[in-house]
Amino acid sequence: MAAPHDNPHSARYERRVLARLTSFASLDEQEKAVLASLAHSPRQLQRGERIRAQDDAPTYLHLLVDGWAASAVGLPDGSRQLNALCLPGDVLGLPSLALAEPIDEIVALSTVVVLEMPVDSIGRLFAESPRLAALLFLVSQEERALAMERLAQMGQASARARLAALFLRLAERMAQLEDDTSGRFALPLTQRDMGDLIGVSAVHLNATLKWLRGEGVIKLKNRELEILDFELLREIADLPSWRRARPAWLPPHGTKPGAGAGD
Amino acid sequence: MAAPHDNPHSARYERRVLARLTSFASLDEQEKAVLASLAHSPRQLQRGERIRAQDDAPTYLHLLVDGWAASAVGLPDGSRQLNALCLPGDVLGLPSLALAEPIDEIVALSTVVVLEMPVDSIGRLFAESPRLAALLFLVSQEERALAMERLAQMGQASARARLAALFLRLAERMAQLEDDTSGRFALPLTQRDMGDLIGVSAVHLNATLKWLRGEGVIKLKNRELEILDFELLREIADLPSWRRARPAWLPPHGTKPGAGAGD
DNA sequence: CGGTCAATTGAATAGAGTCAAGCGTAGTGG
DNA sequence: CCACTACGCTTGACTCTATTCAATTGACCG
Repeated sequence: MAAPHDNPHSARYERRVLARLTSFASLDEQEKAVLASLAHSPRQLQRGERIRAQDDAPTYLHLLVDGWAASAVGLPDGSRQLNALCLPGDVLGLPSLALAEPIDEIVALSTVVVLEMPVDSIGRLFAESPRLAALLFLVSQEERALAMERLAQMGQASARARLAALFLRLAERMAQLEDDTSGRFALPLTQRDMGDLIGVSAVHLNATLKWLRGEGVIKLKNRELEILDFELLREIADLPSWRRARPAWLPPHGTKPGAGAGD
Repeated sequence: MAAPHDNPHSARYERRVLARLTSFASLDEQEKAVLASLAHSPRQLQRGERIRAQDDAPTYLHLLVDGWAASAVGLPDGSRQLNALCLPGDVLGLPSLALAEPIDEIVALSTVVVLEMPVDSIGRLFAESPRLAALLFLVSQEERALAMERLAQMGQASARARLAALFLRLAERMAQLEDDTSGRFALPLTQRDMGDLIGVSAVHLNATLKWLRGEGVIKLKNRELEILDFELLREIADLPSWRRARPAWLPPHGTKPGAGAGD
């Protein structure tokens, strides 16, 4: 029922969006077609705009195609916590599927392009392609694992370690996304953004940044980050390594629901 | 009240384990049967034992049938962060499915009973019952949303608010689990455990607890917690309310695509 | 009855927050 | 082209929350 259709971002889409899923397992053409049929209506938003507000009913998911976004929990007093950075390829809004009102809002941190996905796409996905559904499940579990890691650091680690961890994971993610392991990339975040991400004030973030620069670990100028010493950064962040699974239990290509249990 | 230890296979299973899934949508008999076929081999473990260690390859999931457990990230220096409490009905080990080596370990906080689920049960679940798979997906998203909430609090809120939030969410969860809204329940956690949960030292947790007691919000004695003033507790925790979705997009009962819906 | 573990309290310290001011750069409009 | 403005970055001084270390008490167990 899904007619594959091109969209204006197809080359980028292939590389960025599919890369996220295919890091766990391969997709066949039909699966790519199903995926493409789920997302429509590209929208562009500017920094600071809300992709989904905290009080919107969760009727749409969003597929981030370009730019940076973040899931944020805003507090009455104006402070906010950025729960997770979202980079191209991420599906935005999944956790709120479980809730009647979303607990987070999704804000654009740079100019972004998103595609809209009605929530019932998810139902179709589970019904039409168990393998794709399982892959989406896995991506979501990976994000949950990342959140656990951040939570653990938030409770135990110093601001230095947390900032180092942010840069480290970001560099890993960018390496995958842009196929560039130089450790140099554009970082469209203000110091306030970074502070909100690791849970420190902008002032203290600045001090921490200064310290990292002084240690010769990073260079950050004009929104361009360069990691000078991965070794040392890893040591400061004190994180375990992070290797994606290649699960053997996924439903094979072309599986339709009922294939195993139909009687 | 402390539940007596009896053989945990049918009545308790029905009420506790299935309640988690059916809070989103109903299950039919066949779905219950599929679920029951996935979990085997009850094991009992004592407080402090690892249900799954941090370096075990993730070959099994575990279904918690009785007792309390927690997902923990241990640090070299002996400190640890408890990422999430696990109560009866929880499926343990999902986030690690995405990783080659788990980042967390799962420890028993009280005497627990778990069932083993080989990871390929998940594959079967997606292939045989899209509706069940979607429900598991939802439960997992709910846990992720909870983690986001905790992360936000960790970054922004005081120890008081975090402890209040812990008790509040716990009371809500226990109310669902034990069908008892009195706000009184057994709390098999040491102060160190609670500290690890909200990310403060045991010493400071004790002081915070003392403050909460002084305000007349809670009573805690002999591992038994009683919430005296829900109103005030909610105010201190400063959390948004938390209403589960009743999604309309779930694949209908039955394994064949397009099979009739109906509750 | 000592031995271990949990809870409790006190004192000194450090990490991070807030407030406040100064600086740099980019953008806007006369 | 310059003045004016806005925003983000940088720094210093003061405050306070939470940490660490240390010692004491209480509870349970063999």
